[in-house]
Amino acid sequence: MAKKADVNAFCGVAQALMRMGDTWTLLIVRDAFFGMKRFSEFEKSLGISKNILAARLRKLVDFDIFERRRLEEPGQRYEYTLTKKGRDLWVVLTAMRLWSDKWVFGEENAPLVAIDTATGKRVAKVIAADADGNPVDPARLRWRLGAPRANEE
Amino acid sequence: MAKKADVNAFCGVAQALMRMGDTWTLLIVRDAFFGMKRFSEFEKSLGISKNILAARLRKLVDFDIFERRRLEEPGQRYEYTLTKKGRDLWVVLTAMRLWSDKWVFGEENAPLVAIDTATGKRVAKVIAADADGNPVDPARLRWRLGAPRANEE
DNA sequence: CAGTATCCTCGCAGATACTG
DNA sequence: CAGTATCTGCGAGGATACTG
Repeated sequence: MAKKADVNAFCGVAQALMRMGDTWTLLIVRDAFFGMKRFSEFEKSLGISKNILAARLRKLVDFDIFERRRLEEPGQRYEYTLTKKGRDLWVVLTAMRLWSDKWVFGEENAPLVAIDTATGKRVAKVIAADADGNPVDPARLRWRLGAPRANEE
Repeated sequence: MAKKADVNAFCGVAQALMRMGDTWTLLIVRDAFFGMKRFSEFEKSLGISKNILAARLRKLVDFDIFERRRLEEPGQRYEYTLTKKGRDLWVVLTAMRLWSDKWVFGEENAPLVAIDTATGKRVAKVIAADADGNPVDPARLRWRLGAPRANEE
């Protein structure tokens, strides 16, 4: 793709792919939409090597899709959050997810995922417990299709 | 991604990426939306090697995104056309293009492309000539944003 | 024209060790 | 914790020659 950068210079699809068209980038962005912010969170969620993750995050910050902020904590603590430009990728992820819902899973079997709006974490059991087993008020649940995280068995 | 196929088995984004998350696949699909059908058309448009193109097309046919049909012509002539499943990728491409229009080009500078609805080919000059220099009835033009092809200078 | 067969290269990605 | 540094392999992708 690099060599053909010039000929694809005016193609929006090619331009988007040049920024996110590798194995990990869009999955990192997906996890960010799930509320992950820390290096170690992405690392654990995706099972990606540190060096690759570092390179992808650096690229995402360069592209102004992520923002890196130092935290007011002891030690080196950073967080990566989506910028407006990054949050606008929601439409791309959603388009992919809807396509898979229809053509990979089938509409009937499309995965259903519940997020606790207070913690931002996925609810492990549908009825009333969060990932730690603590009770969750069902009224606080927001429902969303698709995209479970990698480190959940 | 291959090793993590299991953990991402229920993520629509990951599933979509497993099918189209490489350098070329989505660009091939893009060209198909521009009316390209033949092996040689994709080859010339993208500047991709024959073996890679053959592998991608085979995969796309396996995934039921493309359909391969032998033509009633002398010699080995085939054409690859999008299936319903493939045409449904239009939304994904459009989401990417719109994102680039906004964040890469800027709304004001988003590329504008005209397609002759009769030939399916992009019009080289905006006023009244097709790629071969023949006059084109402006009434036959359909306008569309983005995605010029690679072999056009 | 539409591929297949081969060879080669480069960079992605994984694994591990080390650092502030 | 949040990386960097280093080594390694493997496969994507490129180039070329050949075939029905």
